[in-house]
Parts: sequence; C-alpha cells; structure tokens
Amino acid sequence: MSEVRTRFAPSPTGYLHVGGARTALFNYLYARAQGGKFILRIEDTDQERSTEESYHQVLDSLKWLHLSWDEGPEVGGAYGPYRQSERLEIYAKYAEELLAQKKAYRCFCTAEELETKKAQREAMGLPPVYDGKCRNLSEEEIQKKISQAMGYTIRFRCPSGEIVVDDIVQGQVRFDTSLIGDFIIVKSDGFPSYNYAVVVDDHLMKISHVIRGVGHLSNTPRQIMIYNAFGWPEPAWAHVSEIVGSDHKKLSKRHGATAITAFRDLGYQPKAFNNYMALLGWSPPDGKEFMTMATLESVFDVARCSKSPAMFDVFDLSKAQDVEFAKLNSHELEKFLFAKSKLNWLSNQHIRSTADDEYIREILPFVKAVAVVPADEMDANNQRLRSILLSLRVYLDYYQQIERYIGDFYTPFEIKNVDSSARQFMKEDFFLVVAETFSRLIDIDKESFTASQIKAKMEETGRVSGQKGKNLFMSLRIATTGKMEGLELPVYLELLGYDRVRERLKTTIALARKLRE
RNA sequence: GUCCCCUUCGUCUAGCGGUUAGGACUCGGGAUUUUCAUUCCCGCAACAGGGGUUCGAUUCCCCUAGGGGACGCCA
Repeated sequence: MSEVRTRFAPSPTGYLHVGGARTALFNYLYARAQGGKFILRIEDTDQERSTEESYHQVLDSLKWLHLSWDEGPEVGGAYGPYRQSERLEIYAKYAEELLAQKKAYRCFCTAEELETKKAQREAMGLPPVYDGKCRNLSEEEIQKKISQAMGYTIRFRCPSGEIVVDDIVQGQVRFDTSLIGDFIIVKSDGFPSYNYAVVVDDHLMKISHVIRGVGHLSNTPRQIMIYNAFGWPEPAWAHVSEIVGSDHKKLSKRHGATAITAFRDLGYQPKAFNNYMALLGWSPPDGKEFMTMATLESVFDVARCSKSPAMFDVFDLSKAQDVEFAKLNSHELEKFLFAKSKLNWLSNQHIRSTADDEYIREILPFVKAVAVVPADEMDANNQRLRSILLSLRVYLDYYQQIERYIGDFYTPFEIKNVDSSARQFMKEDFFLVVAETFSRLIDIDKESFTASQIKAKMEETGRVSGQKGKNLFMSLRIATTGKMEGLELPVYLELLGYDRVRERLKTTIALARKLRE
C-alpha cells in the first residue's frame, strides 16, 4: 500500500480556533498512526482576507500544540512550494489543459450580472446555479472579448449525472450535479478558486487522505469532477463532524471560538488540550480517555469518528452574551471557564503526571507573572519554591491557577484576611492551643523544622493540652494560614519555614491579648 | 427555498438485530485523610416521536419534529 499522506490546509484569514485545530490534530494523528506524513499547506488565494499576521498566528498555534509537519512552510519538502500564492503558474498550467480539452471555458459575465441572475432564479424557486450563458461561446467571440480587455473567469464544465462521495466517516453520499452547475475554478484576478486549487495541490502533493470538517462535504463532488477531468485518482475522504459551543451553535467568534493561543496563555499543556480535542468526535477503542500523545499517535483512527457534532463544553456561554472571546485576556477569559469541565479534569491528570523538572519549567513563567515571589528566589533551582510548587500541583487544572495558591507562601499573614468561617473557630480553647503549640514549635531547631518534627510537636501539644483532632489541627491551621483548608498542615508549615510560622503565631497571639483586654 | 448530514444519561461517547444499554466528566452519598484536594467504593441519569421490516429493534427502512451544514470571483 502506498504511503499515507495527510494535510492540514488552513487559510490565513484569522486565528486558529478549536475547530481548525482539531482538524489539524486528526490529520496529524492519523498520519502518525499510519506511519505516514503530515503536510501543512497554506491556502492564501483570497487576496483580500489573507494576512501575514494570521499566517504567523496559525503556525504559532500549531507549534504550540506540537503538531509538527513533515512538509510545509519553514521545513520545505519535495512537493513545494506550500503556499498557494506561490503556486500560481501551476494552477494556470493545469487550467490551460482543461481549457484546451473544453472541460473548462472562459466566462465573461460580471459579478453584478451574476448576482442579479441568482436573485431571479431564487425568486422563481430554482436552484441558484450558473445559467451557462458563456458555455458555448465561439472561439471568435472569446477572442473578441479578450481583445476588448474584458475580464473573465474560468468555469468548469459540469457534466450531468450523479457523483458519489465514498467517505470513511459519512459513508456513501450522493449528489446530483445538475444542482451544482458550472463553477468557477479561476477567478478574474487570475487566482484559483478553492475547489480547483485543492484538487491540483492534493494531487501534486500526493495526498492520500483528505480529513476535514463536514462543511466541506458538499464541495467534494466538485472536486471529484475535477479529479475525473484530469484522470487523476481520488484521495480517500474523511469528513468529520463540526464542533459546536455550549449553546449548540457552531463555534463562532462570540460563541467560544477562542484562539488556540488563549489556552496556551491560561497555562493548559498542549498534550492535555490535544487529549481533550481528540475526544471531540472520536473515542479510543479501549475507552481509556486519559492519553499521552504517544498513545494518541498510535491508536487514532478516523474510521472511529462520529458523524454527530461534538460540543466544546468548556465555556459557560450563558454568562457571555455578546462577549467577543477573542478580545479577552487570559484573566478575563478565566471567568467563563466551567471549573469542572472535562478539559480541566484531563488537564489536572496531565499536570500531575508530568515529570517534576518539566512541570517546574512549565509553571515558572506563570509564577513569575503573579509577582509575589522575590526575584532572588524566582529560580527553578530554589529548593523552597520547588517544594511549594510540587506540593501544589495536585490543585492545578491549568498553570494560571497557581496565582490562587502561591501568595500564601510569600505574602505577610494578616489577621484581617481570616476567612469568616475560620473566625468562628477563634474563641476560648483556640488561643490556648495556639499558645501551647507555639511554645513547642519554636523549640525546634531552625534547621530541623521539618514536617515530621512539626507533627511530633503538635502531637505533644495534643497530649499535654488534652486537645485533639480537628480542634487541635484546625486551630493551628487558622492561626497560621487564616483558612480552613489547604495542604497537610505539617507540610504546609515546613514550606512556610520557621521564621514565618513564628511570626504568624505571634501575630495571632497578639490578637488574643487584644481581645482579652 | 433546494440539497446533504445529524439526534443514546446534563456533557463527551461505546454500541454496529438478542446487552440488567457500557465507560468517562459532572452531580449525590460513603470510606480514607486533622481540613481542602487526591484516592477508593456506591448511586442518580439516556436510546427525540410515530409508523413499518423482523420471532426480536437503540441498531435496518419511511415519515414527523428539532439541530447542523452547503448552495460565492470565501476557504
């Protein structure tokens, strides 16, 4: 069997969002699973909307997701160039061929003319197809119009009949070509139209499998007709379902179609995000949904893709009436995230299974952004910072969440910040327990202020004071953190360090005196 | 308007004529944990509706409803 070659062919007319990214992912995974090649091609034939900025954004997003392409921009390959705007001569050459064989013809109708005719046909309840006015112009008429400098497009002469798309995901879908009509393959600016350029490129680039959104299904008969006209073999088709937002509407700018880079900025790991996207419309044969990239790259198969649309259920869109997600920064965006989404669950699993050094390296920029850690301690090798981050990872769904926890370890403790529920604990025995523990804790050598030592002292306090369990531990927890939840207390205190613990306890005891007066 | 596609727990889905309709996330309960989180148990929860075909339909066919997509000198 010949080599599997898939491609992702974005048009650089905006940022890459989840829909496109998942298509890229599926193509990438399928190529990897089949031991084939993944090709990136830029479809920038729309001169008005394509931008260089968007081109770079798309590439950046793909790079962040680690969807590396074997051929394409920046890496080259044997079938380049890989930007359609650089392949104009190729399209022109093949268009000439079709023209010579009368499989295509020049059309001199103007855009306005066509618009009027289309409106008329619609009003009459006819399908809005081209009426074929220029279909049979004589050679003389054509030459005359060209010499008059009339602009023209090139239309494909659409044969009548039925076209069957044999699709890996959709099955066999039939189309009546009379509903299609002679469509344009070369625009009046000389640029190829989408349906024509894809075919030429996919053929020349030896693409074996076309995996794309089901929105392209109705384009496929047009493309098949072009393959037939050239006598080229069709690739295998796989049209996967679209992705909708939590309001069941197709993802759009105001419906959660966030740029992929937003997830990078929030601190999701690419492997976690890929894992989640892979589950949108596809499921692994063994049902195990938490997967590494290596697993995905070996088990993915388009044949297991679902036809029904999948919901990208990550944002609470009910809170986001008319909010343009693309314009939000990562902190604003965070407010719209469902805290308990499957993405977050998967992401937490991935963070916890990341190697320590890798985890520290990845999270450090986010820690730095919070700006509470002193500059001289902002270092991957700082033992205390490292221990703190390692202890906190179990709480994190994405790295930006570190800002909720990191401050406790670096900013001064203030009694006014004590949670209201914790305040209820601050009475009678509370201060006695705190004072008892304090006297024992400061007994420990500064150097051996470790979790096990601390625990021993606390137990000792319990024996002497008669306090135990919740009363004992919670009192101390509140006196040192002002909160009723958090890391295991001895560990927390060790991470806080001798000096801070001492200081915080003194603060609390001072408060006790003040209250007694 | 025309054509095409879709419809299984709230969500992602498994299923490919005979299953107590399975799993995952969420949610509820319990155990472990000095607290939260974790972990581990248990539980709630679905075949859009109506006709066929069949000994038997979630599965095959038709209709209805709902949803999506396509009908461009956009891709």
